[in-house]
Amino acid sequence: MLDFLGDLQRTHMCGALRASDAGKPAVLMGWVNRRRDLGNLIFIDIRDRSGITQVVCNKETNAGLHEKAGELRNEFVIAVLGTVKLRDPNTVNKNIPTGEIELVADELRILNEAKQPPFLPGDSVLPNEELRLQYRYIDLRRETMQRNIELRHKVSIAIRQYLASHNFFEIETPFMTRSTPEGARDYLVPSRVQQGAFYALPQSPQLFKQILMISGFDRYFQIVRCFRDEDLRADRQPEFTQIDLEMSYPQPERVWEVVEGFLSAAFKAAGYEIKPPFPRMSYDDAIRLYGSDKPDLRLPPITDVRDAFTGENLQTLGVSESLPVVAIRIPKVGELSRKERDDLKPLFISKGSAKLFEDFKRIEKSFPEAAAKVREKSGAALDDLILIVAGDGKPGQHKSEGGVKPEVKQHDHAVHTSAGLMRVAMGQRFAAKHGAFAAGDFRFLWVTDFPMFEWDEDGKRWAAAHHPFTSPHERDMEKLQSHPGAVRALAYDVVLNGTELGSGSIRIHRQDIQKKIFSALGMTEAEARSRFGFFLEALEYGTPPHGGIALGLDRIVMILAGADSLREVIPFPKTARAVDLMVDAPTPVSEAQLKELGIQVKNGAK
RNA sequence: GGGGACGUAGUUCAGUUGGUUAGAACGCUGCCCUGUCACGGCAGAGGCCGCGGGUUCGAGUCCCGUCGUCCCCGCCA
Repeated sequence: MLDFLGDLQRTHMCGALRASDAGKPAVLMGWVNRRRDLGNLIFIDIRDRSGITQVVCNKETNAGLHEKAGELRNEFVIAVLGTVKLRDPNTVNKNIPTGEIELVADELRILNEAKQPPFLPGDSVLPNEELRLQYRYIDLRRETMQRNIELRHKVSIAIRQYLASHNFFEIETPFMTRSTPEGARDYLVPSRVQQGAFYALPQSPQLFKQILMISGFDRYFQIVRCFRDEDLRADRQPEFTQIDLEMSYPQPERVWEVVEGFLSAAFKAAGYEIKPPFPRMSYDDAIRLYGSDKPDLRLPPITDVRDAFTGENLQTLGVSESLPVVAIRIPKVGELSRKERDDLKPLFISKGSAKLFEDFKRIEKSFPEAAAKVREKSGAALDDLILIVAGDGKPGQHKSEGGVKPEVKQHDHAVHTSAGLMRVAMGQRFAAKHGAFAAGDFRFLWVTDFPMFEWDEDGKRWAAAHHPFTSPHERDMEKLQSHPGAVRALAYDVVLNGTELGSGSIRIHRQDIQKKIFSALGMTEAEARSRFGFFLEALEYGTPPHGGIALGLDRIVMILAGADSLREVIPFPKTARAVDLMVDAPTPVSEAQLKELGIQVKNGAK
């Protein structure tokens, strides 16, 4: 028999009562987290988002209540009216904040019952993720998820407050907008009123925020959902939240100061202190030293050890003499068994023709002098793990590794980026040993001076590395035609512990330069007009210099929560196939709906 | 699009060289229990071994396919 809530009001949250409340009456409402039935004495742990309080029902003092308590099952929703009582010293529970007291129940109302859930929020072992996502509402009751979502809230509030207090206006931009292909695939929304035409969901509010600068709002921000129809990863969801901002008249440093400011505020809200300014590193150095454009500074850099080897050494090893030879060093890993070394091989992902030597001992045996130099150059201690990555020695193999055109191939990306991936994989593999991945160790970094263009091997053309509205360096303007690959962009990424948090740039505000970029990208004026005409026209009406950045809120919270997937900090995420298992989306729609939209589906859904 | 891992009671897992009746823990149901807090004790229910095909006298176990989840590459201006 269920009870009504009636006029009953909650007096405290379930995690609120303390010893100082002893003697007071209290009304708690929440879920039955656990029931311990000792016969004539029943304990109920009542739970809400704030915590747990123990409720006592004694048959001797209140038989009717005791009988009702016997009917309770896990996840029933109840209200308990009672008196806060100090526990006997020997029955205090030191594991919970409310452990010094308990609520002696006078009245119990069962507000709702619950079917036996597929798993209990209080369980210590997690069910598999498929089940968690299908029953997300139960999964979200778990303490960890409650904390993650609370953390997300605190972080986003802190950022909003910081930006608002620094004269940024929060301004909304449309979700139903125009498809401007290039870049990620768009999610499309069919128009009923204009059959055959589609809106696109924004991959970012890029052009709108630039137009807001043209419109004179000076400083804009938005914590905004963005959509990209691309394959998922642990750190990539098809819809995700960005902290998007744009400002007028900035140098890159002005944007960085703002970001450092709101990140400090966000981390403070999460209980961490970080110290701006963040270090800065050019893209070239990032590739050279870390084999990545998002270096994880918690591990030592890779070292070019080409000079340690003679040409003969390299020939014997079957590696190229003209490509770099680099050493990866992971501290304190110690001696590896044969099997452990063999297990490393599959972790190596070769970009282009890079080759891994996971057995440094063998190199030490064959070439003791070279090996000694490698140790010296890389600063390796005896218990450090050393792996060597070099380019394959087969002739004619390394013309344009990784799709990088020869003229920008200053760093022989294949070897460096392969080594960079392996370095990170090793860091994760041996995290327990090297101890460099401690919680609360936050290494921020600005990566700057990205190349303006990347060679697109498939399209046989230059493509914008960032986006086509990014301003080139002022000093590189004249290379736009002659050496596109050598043009640096006024673009920057903010990186934390090997994760790209955000990406931004100073934009092009002059129409003449914008035209040159489109032409360098091989786009005719007509093409540019048809895609971005509205924007190019806006540029002509007095556009101030401007620039900005966008940071992934989900990723920030993920790192702060110590989670290894965005799904842990997004309440209702999608699976790797972009499915929402709880609501079961996407689904086919009715013939009638399709007809109204003037759409025919070729391969009818299952 | 490609590579890899996983799929067995409600849940988390075990299941030997293919062998007769598929186990454990937690959860669930019933009974007992007045200081538990991962309460305890006794009894019990609960299985399309993801799905389809094949090999075999015999398949949870071997093979092929398929579906689902996860990780990675490609992709993600």
